Amino acid sequence: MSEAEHAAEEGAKDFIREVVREDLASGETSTVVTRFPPEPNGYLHIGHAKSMCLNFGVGEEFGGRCHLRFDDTNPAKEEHEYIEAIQRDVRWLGFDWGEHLYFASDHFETLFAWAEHLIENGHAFVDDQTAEEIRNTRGTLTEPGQNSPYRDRSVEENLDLFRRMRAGEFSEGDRVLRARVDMSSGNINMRDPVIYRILHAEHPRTGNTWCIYPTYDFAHGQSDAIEGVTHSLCTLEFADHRPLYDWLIANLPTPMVPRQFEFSRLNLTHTVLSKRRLIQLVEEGHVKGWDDPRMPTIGGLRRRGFPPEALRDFAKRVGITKSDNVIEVALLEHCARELLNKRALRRMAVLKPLKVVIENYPEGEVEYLDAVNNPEDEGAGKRQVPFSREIYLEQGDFMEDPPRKFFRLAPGREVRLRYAYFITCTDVIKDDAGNVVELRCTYDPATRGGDAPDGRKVKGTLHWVSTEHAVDGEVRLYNHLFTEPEPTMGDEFLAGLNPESLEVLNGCKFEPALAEVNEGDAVQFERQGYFGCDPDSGSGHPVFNRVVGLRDSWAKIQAKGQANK
RNA sequence: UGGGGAAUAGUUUAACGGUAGAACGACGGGUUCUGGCCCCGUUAGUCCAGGUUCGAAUCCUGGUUCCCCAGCCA
Repeated sequence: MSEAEHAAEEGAKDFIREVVREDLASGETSTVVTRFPPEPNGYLHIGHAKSMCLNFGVGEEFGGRCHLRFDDTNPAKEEHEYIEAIQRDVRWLGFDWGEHLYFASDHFETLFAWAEHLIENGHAFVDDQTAEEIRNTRGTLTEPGQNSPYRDRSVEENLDLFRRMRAGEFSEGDRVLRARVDMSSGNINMRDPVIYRILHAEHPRTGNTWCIYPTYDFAHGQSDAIEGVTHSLCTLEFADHRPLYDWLIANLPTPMVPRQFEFSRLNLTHTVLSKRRLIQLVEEGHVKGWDDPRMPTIGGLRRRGFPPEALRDFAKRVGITKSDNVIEVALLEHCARELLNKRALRRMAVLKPLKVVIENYPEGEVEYLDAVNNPEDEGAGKRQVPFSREIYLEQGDFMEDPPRKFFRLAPGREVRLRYAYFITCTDVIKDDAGNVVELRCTYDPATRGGDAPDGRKVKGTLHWVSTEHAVDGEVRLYNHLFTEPEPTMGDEFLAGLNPESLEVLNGCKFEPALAEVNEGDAVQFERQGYFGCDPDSGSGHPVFNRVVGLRDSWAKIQAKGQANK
């Protein structure tokens, strides 16, 4: 079975793949070519991940290809730094454009010739009006626009003026090239749209070769045609541009006819995805940068510890339609948990340590106890964890006066130390302020490994770290960037920032094996969540980011208790 | 009385004239050396009104609501 046939039988079934399948079957096209077209003026975010999964996914599933093309038509806003960062992000997500890396700027010469072609056929004219005059004569949503007084210039004059625009004879804003379509169209994009403007700016790739640049409308579809893109997939807000896209292609000597299809963009709860607002968060210092783990950017998610596979799974589950949507972040979190449950090695880490002395355990003795690396994956093997007389437990795992349903440690109560022994709390030591600062316990030597030969059961199993063997480090806990599921639009959206989106914990105690975690590999801190190693880690001082917590039914019980009070 | 797009459980999404199904979430239970994972169950939906049809989420007519568009941004 060919790849195309395979996709036809088992592939995802959104309306775009349906179109592709039909086009292949009908002979409309013999091979499918898509493209992912970022503008190099910002970083990629999870919404782009949806687009990449669609474009690269379709290319691959139907035995075609997907290009990476930078829409670099506005030198005033674009920077080289973004070109590098975007390529890194696309690769990290797992996509490969092969030889097919393009820039709209690669096509500038052809675009210029095509603009002349339009002029020669009476389909474009040089307009001397100012930007304001053009705006004032564009009409409104309900009223038609008025023709420019320069609309009927001769071909010769237009050609001459356009070439002089290129030659740099004019200042920015003096003149533009406009397509000559229909000033009375209900679709504002058809009201003689500007297709070339003068910009005396240095372009990241073409330098000072050009001082006129095509607009999106005169670059995107044209680049598609030059590169042989068959299915140009974009978001819904471009649907209004499709008539112009088609009109330009129809009036240009293109080697083929690409077609545009639109799908709805991704929205996520508890965050923002508009480029403008993301920039604001970074520039005003509400987050620490584009790769702050609270950011929905690809870089942020990567640093947070999300595996690329989880993002791709998320994109698959979200689907492709034309309806507006807001996806709950809970789905993203689920994708990370599901993947990491299968893959992440289990480790013990005490985030908020409470010292515990096991009084009947021999002083100076150290035992190495077997611990399973991943109960979901036998192949992950085992490790040995050092145990000794003094250990750390999680502060939250002890309560002096526990409520019902609290199954952890309390005075006189016996619990299991995971992979170690049963211990019983015999004494509580407090400071002058009444805070619990240390526990005294006894252990049952017969329960070595974690099981009682007499068959007695305990209700709780706690993680722990041996004091003397503990590696000290930092843990960063993340919560939703915005408190409300749907932050308000407008500039006041900053008021919705969650003041508790980041909690930094110092003096965390890690089991020795955690000193060897590689950046990018997420581990599970038993009973707590999945954590990724942050690049801020120094030798002997690991820093971990919480990707997502484990589902926590105890927290739910507690929350309910609070609500009932 | 501008143009374009969309409406199915709380959230996403399937069903292409023939039993409205899934995932996430929520809730309850089982299991458990992670209050995790896993398993079982409960909850809950076709925007409205007509029409066509043996039969409508799907086709037709008329409404309603929401989103996008008036950059020399993409």
